[in-house]
Amino acid sequence: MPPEAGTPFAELADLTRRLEATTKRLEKRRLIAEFLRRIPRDEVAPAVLIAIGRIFPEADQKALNVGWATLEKALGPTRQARLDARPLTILDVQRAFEGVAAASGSESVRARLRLLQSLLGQASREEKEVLLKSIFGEMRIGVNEGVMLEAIADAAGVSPEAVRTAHMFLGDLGRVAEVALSDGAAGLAAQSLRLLSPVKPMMAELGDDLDEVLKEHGGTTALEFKFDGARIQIHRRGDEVRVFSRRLTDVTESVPEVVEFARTVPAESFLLEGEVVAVDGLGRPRPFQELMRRFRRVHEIEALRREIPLKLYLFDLLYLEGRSLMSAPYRERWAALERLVPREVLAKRLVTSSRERSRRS
DNA sequence: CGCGGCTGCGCC
DNA sequence: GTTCAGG
DNA sequence: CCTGAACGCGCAGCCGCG
Repeated sequence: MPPEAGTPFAELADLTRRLEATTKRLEKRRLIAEFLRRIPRDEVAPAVLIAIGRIFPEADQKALNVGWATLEKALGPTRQARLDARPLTILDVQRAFEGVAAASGSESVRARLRLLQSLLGQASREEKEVLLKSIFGEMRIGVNEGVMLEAIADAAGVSPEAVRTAHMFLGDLGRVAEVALSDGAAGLAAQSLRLLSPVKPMMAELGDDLDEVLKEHGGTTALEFKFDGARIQIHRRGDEVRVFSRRLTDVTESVPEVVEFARTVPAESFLLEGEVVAVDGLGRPRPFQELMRRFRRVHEIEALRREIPLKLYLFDLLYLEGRSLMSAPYRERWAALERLVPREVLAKRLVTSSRERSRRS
């Protein structure tokens, strides 16, 4: 028997074609689950990511730095079909992407181009199409995190809930799939909050009116102002502080005042959630785009810090001194937060029951 | 060597 | 983040 | 009822030109 060369990328391409061909959710799940079960374990993660149009996991700060213009050049004047008889494999593709992402500094544009040309040069027409869609993050095959998550559960014979929870902590569906298939429910259950690594945030849901919300929450609910800012999570362990955006990007360097604040919090380790807002000299809120000028900045942070100060509002505490509060009731987390930080950083807030909707708490 | 342009990317 | 269409 | 898809703007970094 010849040495195992790995699953041809063409098979993954074929899977995406079949996923696109059906609109049935259950059918998609079945197709993906079968595929994941059948391929070698080390191909599971890249296959999952590529199928949902991601090159790298969300919690991974790597990026391809490739878009339309570069791809167009890489596709170039129709390159000749590959001479090599060996088919492109899933792992080949993963390695190529890693190489592209690793390119930086001068000549990096050319390096990326070369790698892409080589990759696309080895790809058949169908494979090219999948590669392009994956690079743009737009697979359009009706499979996104949701369906993939359920498919992973199917493949591993575990509950979608278990997969979802592990995903929250890992921020990497590929890795989640790997764990699920290798170690099943126990492996997933072993995943927990890792301080200094980003956690997938819980999202707010829209309600039509307050009465509906109250009903949903059993008569009492908590209200917060909604700021036109950016949601962040603040991790601290000892002297180390990391700040992540909603999409799990590390923005620590851009928000020194948040880091400074975190160091003043009287605890050794914690995970806070909040919103940063751009303000003017008088502390009045500025438009969102002003905030953006701060957010992705790497140079002259100190200068801009004076021009556009940030104001921090906290609304949740997920971890404190070695203990995860994620399964604790909101009421309890809020109480712990109130004890931990000064009142000024708490988003002014109304705890409301029934008709007392305008009374401040 | 500096500056403007192009390209990619991330937030609401 | 919000809205919309489609299953 | 749910999920997937669509929508725009400013900054950073490299490239290329003068």
